[in-house]
Amino acid sequence: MPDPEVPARSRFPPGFAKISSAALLTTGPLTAGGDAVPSPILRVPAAMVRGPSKNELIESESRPEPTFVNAPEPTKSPLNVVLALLAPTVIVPPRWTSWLVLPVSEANVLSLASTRPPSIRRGPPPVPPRPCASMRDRERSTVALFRIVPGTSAGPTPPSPICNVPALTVVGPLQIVAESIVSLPGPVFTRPPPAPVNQSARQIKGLGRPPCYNFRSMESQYHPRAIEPQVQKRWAETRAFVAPDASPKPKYYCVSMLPYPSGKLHMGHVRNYTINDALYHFMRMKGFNVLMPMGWDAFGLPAENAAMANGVPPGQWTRDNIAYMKKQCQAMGWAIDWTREVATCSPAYYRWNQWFFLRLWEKGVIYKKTGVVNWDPADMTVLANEQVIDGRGWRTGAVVEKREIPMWYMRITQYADELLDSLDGLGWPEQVKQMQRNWIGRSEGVEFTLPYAPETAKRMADGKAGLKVFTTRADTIMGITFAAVAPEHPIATEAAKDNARLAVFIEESRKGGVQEADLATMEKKGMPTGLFVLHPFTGDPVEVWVGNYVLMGYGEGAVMAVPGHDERDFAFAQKYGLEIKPVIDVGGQPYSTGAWQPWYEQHGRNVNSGNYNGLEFQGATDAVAADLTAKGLGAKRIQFRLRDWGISRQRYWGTPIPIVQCAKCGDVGVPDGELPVVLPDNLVPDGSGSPLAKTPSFFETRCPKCDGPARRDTDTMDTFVDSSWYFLRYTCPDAPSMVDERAQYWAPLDMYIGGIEHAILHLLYARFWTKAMRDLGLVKIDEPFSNLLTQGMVLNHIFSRRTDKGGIEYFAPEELDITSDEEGKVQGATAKKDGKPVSYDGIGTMSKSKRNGVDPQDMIERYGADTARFYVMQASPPTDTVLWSDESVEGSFKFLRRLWAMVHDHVSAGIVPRFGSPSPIGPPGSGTWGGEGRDEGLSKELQDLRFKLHKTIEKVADDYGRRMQFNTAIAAVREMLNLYTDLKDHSPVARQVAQEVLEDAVLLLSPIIPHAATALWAELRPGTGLLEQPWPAVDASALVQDTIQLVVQVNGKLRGHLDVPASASKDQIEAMALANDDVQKFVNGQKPKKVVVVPGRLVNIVV
RNA sequence: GCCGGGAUGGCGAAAUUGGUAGACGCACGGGACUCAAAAUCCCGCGGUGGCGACACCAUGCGGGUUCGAUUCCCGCUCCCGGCACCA
Repeated sequence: MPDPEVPARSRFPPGFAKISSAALLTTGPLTAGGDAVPSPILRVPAAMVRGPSKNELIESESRPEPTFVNAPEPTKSPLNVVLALLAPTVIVPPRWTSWLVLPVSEANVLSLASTRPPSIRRGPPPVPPRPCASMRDRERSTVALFRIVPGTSAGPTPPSPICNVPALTVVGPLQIVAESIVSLPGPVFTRPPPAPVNQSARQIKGLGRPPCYNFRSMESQYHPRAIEPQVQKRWAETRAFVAPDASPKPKYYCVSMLPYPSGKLHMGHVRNYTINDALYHFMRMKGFNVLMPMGWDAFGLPAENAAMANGVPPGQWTRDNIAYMKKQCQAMGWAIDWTREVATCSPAYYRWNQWFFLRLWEKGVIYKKTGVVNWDPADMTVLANEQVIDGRGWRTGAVVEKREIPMWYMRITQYADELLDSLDGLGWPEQVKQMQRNWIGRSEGVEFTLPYAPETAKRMADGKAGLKVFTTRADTIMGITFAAVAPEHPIATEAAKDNARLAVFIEESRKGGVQEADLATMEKKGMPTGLFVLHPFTGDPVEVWVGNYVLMGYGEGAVMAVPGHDERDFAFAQKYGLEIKPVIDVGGQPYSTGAWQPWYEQHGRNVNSGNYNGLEFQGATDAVAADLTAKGLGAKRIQFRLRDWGISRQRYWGTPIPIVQCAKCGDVGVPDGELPVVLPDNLVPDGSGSPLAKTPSFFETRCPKCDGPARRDTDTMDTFVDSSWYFLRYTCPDAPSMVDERAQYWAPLDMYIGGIEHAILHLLYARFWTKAMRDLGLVKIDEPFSNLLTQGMVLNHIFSRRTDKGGIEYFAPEELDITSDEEGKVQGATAKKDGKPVSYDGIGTMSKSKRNGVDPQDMIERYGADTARFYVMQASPPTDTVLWSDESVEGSFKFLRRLWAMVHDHVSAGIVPRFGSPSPIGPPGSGTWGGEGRDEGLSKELQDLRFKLHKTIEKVADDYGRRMQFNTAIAAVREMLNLYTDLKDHSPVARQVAQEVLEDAVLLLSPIIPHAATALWAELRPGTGLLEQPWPAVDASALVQDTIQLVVQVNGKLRGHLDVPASASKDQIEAMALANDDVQKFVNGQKPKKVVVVPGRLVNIVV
């Protein structure tokens, strides 16, 4: 009891004011005058932070040193003190001196906490506080005082243990100095009286603190920093997520697209792997043997770029990144089976790329031909499309050229039909299947030859009869007025020999990169060659043009042009004054050669087409094809848009192609026994061509066939090769073959999760690769991914600036001062480093190269992994594209804290058997666990709560398992818990329902917040483990309803509600609706024209 | 340019098969508690009009189908993803 005689101020240094609630805790020894010892463990509830008021400080720099009653020697104190500020918004301005006042018990356990000490109160003496139970019999309180020494410089991260604590804003570095241990008469702080049993949970919550603390059974506050490492340690010790390769349970194999180890995780990863993790836990609870592995897509361009920038070899950079990101993954608590980790840059992995390459080469599925690449003439090197900005090299600013070089190709087109057909059976999003269909682009058309005119034939002398073209509009063949060829086409080359202007044009056309988007949007230019081919039917001469938009290597590098019915040909013909000849009549719609109209392209009836007049599309096409065949000039053909997959890269950081080039024997495969061809991992590229080609120790070798001197292929494989089968290697990462029987157990994937940006290339290559493996007898599956979830992109703002050279430099948002208009739209920015303006490039995917990724580390450190996981899952559905924002993270943390408090409140009063269905797992010897009560006899309130609970269990299961929409699952649980906290009933049976509600709520949320759920479950069901729990069962008896509410509309507008018996017939409902007052007001005596009754939903009365 | 997707309060979003538009949150405003704050709790929160009961308007824009449209159809605008060497 405080001594009323002692003035409040006498106990504390004068001018103390509360800064914030905080907690203090300890493990290490307290040393006076030194920093408090950092500790990750927090076990104490909110205490006080006290300090002089701001005003006083301004008035007076120096304060009198406090004096204390019975202050012992601090150095002799046996106390272990750890300090942690918990309140999210403690602000300690520079130049303040603040104090932490901590009550401590003699037993070396910090106890107690709480509200305001009576001593600080002004005015009349306070009502004597009730002492805390644990201190009631003590006459004196021991208090530890810590002084927070203010710093002088401002900065967000103080060099003190406090920086490890969530959401502490400290202005200026902090130093914590243990000041004194004092003994005060009576309890220093009080706690509120225990809540009466009939008080609602929300009211209890309203007091801002649990009614009683019992540190031995449960912490009163949510401390993710303490819980998460403990839980993770436990998982690691018990190998909780290591999946057996055989099990009586059905298998469930779920994989996320493996990350590129760019340095740090970003929010897209957090989203991706948290979705996967939630699914992991859900399916495990549903009784499956679940496997969730992880690996690293460790080859690729960024490692080379980093090497160039920092001089660190790609291998080292990559391994360092992997180590860091793996730690982050572990801190996120994802249920990854790390025993199966695969890094694609390890020889043990990529040797199978090489081995498989050789098998496909033997089968003719891999072949060599020339391909077009971006060439930087300044660096004399091949550029990736990403490295070409506006037609120039990103480092040199030099205008990029197209160049043809020999490359290895995979004959994916051989599988085109199967890749198209087997899409139908896949459990993939329809949009992705559609994109793949369009990409494969099967089209039926006619391939034919436009014979060379006699003059041209003489000049060409290439042994060919003419110009081969393909068309899907053979019906318009009579509308051909010219032909166009690529600049590299032999006809163009021939014509340029005596045409200087044409030669210049062809040279000009080489400029610029090879990206389709650029080619499709550039200005279409052309030039006549003066050479002619003949129309296959009329024999009329048709002039051959060179078009910069026609690409060699796509088809035959030549197209027929029908400007009358093709928009691009029309525009080209108009530009160069070429003839436009309409030959199709679309339902009599007008035709004018002056302006393009959309219907010119539609199918219709042939006119102006000689023999084909009057025929419709199909008939005309058939007739044209038949006539061409008769003349030996062509035939119908199926054409695919899909092109063979070029896998050669003139880069260093990739799988070496296992080929030796021998002057005598040509290309020779490296014998299996010599695999892998190991990539030297200590080279540093300089941007001028592949380092491998400059490293004789790598490329100098002997021919395996003739043993003569030979040179290795210094190209490496496309990284899509690595990612085409890694998911099979996970199943058997140590197998002495490419895959073994374990792959047969796990494959195919039951769920594959990754970004929508991979909808076409990666997914198509992996499908192709799987089929190729199947055809070599390595796997038995036709398709790798039975189900697919395509995650939406996480976007962020992009800022860039041109470098002096003409290259491009990207800026991370935190490196900039950004200006926005009133609506919050970004207007511009300046770089912090030099104050110069930076241009805003809009919004785009988070990526390393654009430097706009957001590292989750800060969020994990402030709030813990569960909050980060919860936040990304509750914000939006997985498939939605999201613009990054962390505005409402705080709200997610608060929810977890609230959930913690709810369970704490309940557990503090003692756990009870849950209501309803018997617990499948109970603590040892608890026969009564589970109760046998049913809904009979429950109050309306409890019935409603149980109805809601069991509806929620159903909904959440549906959301997790079928819809994969986690935000609505979380919302449903929150709704249910809101109902729970409003509960007025606190009878014993209500406590049983509460037990049921809290247990199930923890189970429902456990896939998303597994750490917190583990800790909460341990409180609710001591002695049992969360991971062993099955998904909660739905109690059908809780879902029985006798009345249902219908919506009543008049003329489609909501006019009222109607409670009807669940068994009511349509007629009864109609009669009740018509009798309804709200309805009568609007029906206004008119006779209803029609009454629509939708059972279980609504009644609509039409008047 | 072509292919796929998206647009709903100040913000993230919900409405699952054409059936109550805005669940659940964030932010904000008001209140309780406090000397004061933090934390916590309670109330309010699309717009317009009205003291109010309530009425009307409202899901990017313009049309249409329907008893009823965020949802289906037609035509646009803007944004995002992919376009074969970023991964």
